[in-house]
Amino acid sequence: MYRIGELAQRYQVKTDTLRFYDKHGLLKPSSRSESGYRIYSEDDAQRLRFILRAKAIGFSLTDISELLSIELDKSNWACADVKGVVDIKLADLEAKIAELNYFKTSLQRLSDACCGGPESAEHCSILEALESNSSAIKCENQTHRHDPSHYTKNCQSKG
Amino acid sequence: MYRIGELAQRYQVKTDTLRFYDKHGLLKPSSRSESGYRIYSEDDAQRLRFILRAKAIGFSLTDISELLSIELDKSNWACADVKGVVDIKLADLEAKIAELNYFKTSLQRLSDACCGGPESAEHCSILEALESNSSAIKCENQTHRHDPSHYTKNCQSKG
DNA sequence: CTTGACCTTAGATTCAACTCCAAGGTTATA
DNA sequence: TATAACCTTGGAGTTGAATCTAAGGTCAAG
Ligand SMILES: [Zn+2]
Ligand SMILES: [Zn+2]
Ligand SMILES: [Zn+2]
Ligand SMILES: [Zn+2]
Repeated sequence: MYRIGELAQRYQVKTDTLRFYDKHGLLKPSSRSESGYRIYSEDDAQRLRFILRAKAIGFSLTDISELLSIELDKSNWACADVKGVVDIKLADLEAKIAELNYFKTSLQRLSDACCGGPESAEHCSILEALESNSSAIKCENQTHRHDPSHYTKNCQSKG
Repeated sequence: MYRIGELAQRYQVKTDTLRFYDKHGLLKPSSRSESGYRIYSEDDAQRLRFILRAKAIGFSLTDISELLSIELDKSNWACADVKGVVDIKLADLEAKIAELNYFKTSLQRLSDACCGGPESAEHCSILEALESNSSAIKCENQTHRHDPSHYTKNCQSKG
């Protein structure tokens, strides 16, 4: 039996977080002391471990609520239900990663075209790319010539 | 010269969004009509295009403010400043992608171990992984045997 | 009997980037 | 002149996951 502060310290979370989980139904302490203090049992601690593990894997608290409700009543759920939660998450994640990779490629192209030196940004290829409609990026060493050691290899090859 | 609705329609944004950009200093219309309507010039439209392009590449509005203030006063900034903004974003993005890939791997391992069938979740390997402390995932076809066509190749190989 | 560490609650705040609302003013058309 | 389609403003709401605050109750030690 733990009080909130003990459980928090044991699992490296804030007491605020445990109160938040209580309020939102993820983890209600199984009892209260006479004076109203939350008292967490070993089962509660196990449930907290479940929550923290699921969080570490990338589930949202909403997902975790769903998993916990299945967990509490396993025999009335099928593998399909559980795997469904995971697979939806996986698909979201893949979409998110694809989007970020797209951003990354775009930014990488911008970065490669800029010398990054102390020269005036008047002809900076990054700003020019953002000003213009075209998706082509002009390498700076055409418009804005200086020590080629500044440029990354990607861009040097064109100059 | 465009009124807010025209500009919004031309660039497929909501009028609310343009008002938001005005309020937050990203895009202030260069004039107002007598009755107080926002009037956007061609330069304003160009600035909006800059904002939208930067957004599409993955910059936050805060980043964009910074880029715009450089853009407005290019000669007093260096390529290093501009490239700095891009490279910081790139580093953030890489960290984020790495984190999401870690989540993805974890979820993929969970998903692979579960049959996803209509069988009771009582011995579902996903739930078991979340209950247990170990990071190892037991494939279901050891505890919970049924039509092996359910399993993915990753998991079948162990059964 | 008081200090200090702990606990309680409801409710406000944070971040981003909008999005929506109410209540009212303007303008073009029928 | 009325109707609809615009526009204005300030301010509230959204999502997620906390984090923080204020005002107060509890408990063990000295
Ligand atoms: Zn340069
Ligand atoms: Zn540059
Ligand atoms: Zn199964
Ligand atoms: Zn399963």
